[in-house]
Amino acid sequence: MKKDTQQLLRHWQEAVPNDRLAHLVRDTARAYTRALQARLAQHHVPFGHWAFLRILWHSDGLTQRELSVQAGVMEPTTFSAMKAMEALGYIERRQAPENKKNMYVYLTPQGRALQQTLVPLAEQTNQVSTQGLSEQEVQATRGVLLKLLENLAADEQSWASKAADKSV
Amino acid sequence: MKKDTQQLLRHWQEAVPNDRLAHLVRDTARAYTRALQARLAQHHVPFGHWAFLRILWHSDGLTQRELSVQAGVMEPTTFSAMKAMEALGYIERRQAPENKKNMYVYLTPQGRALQQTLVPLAEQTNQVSTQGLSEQEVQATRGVLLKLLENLAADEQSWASKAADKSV
DNA sequence: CGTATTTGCTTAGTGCTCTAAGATTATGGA
DNA sequence: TCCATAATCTTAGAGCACTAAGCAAATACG
Repeated sequence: MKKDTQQLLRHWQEAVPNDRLAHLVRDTARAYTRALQARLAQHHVPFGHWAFLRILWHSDGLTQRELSVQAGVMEPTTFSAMKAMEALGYIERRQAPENKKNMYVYLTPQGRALQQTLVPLAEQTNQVSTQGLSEQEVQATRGVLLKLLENLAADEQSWASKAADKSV
Repeated sequence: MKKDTQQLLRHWQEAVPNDRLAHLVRDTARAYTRALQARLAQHHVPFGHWAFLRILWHSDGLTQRELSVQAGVMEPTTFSAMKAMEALGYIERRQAPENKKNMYVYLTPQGRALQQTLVPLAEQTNQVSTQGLSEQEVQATRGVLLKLLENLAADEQSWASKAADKSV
């Protein structure tokens, strides 16, 4: 089964035409996801909760909207994750008296306690992935990825205006 | 709505701690997907078909298994895409007389004709994304991504053996 | 004020990916 | 040869992301 990943890898090493950066980025992202997912699964934490937990460990009491922005996902994604995490007892969702619209999300002690267990897993994943690479190479790559993200965000913006014209 | 991407971008530019390479790769992959998806949508081609079309343009008559490996996805993913693409008239699935197990996938003329329309969209996406980056930077990044993929594939292998031990 | 717009949460439905497990055909060894 | 194993396709079900659309609360403005 896992031979497939090896074959995929060989495919990349052999034939890398010019227009496949996007494809390579996507494959790498999937590999990262699988690596972390396997580790989180040992502690019965779904991968989809990871991103939100990390944000909440850093700053409690955000609204779902704020969580969505920081996680870089749409509200419904956040919403269903929050419902699941609430059911698991990792978070609580509370409304403040002065604003009945916003839902503020707070970690429970259990949710907070996961930090000790889970953060090392992520660090391990990142460390494994960068073996044999210099700090400088990684930094340079980070810069390029950021630039790609920047360009694509600008592109998305211009598409949004174009779509407004044609209403398609 | 699209302001969110801008906010996400700022978030990355501001605070980039050490352990977030995986996160950055994932965000970039999603941005790429969105960019290409928007373009393909103009021609009513689902993004999920893109990867398979590209493989088939290059080499027709593969089995679903071979398609899965080349696309880097599991068989069920390929299977449902093939069913959908067959319904759309982009491909045909045929069995060879000498092997009743394998399903060979062939492009229809319509499926092949999409190449002229769609390939430029991908090239445009990649070109947009790499604006302001030197060829050398992109090449270096490609090398690093490949190395990351390699490391993660190795990690996946060792996890597979570990899982075989504990049967969890 | 009071209405109109914006904001935020929620519901509903869809697409792409996965794992697990079934069914059928090929293959390889006793 | 014949049975056991492996390979391939298929089905079923779940997770995580999205869009579209509804509703309720907050804000802005005439």
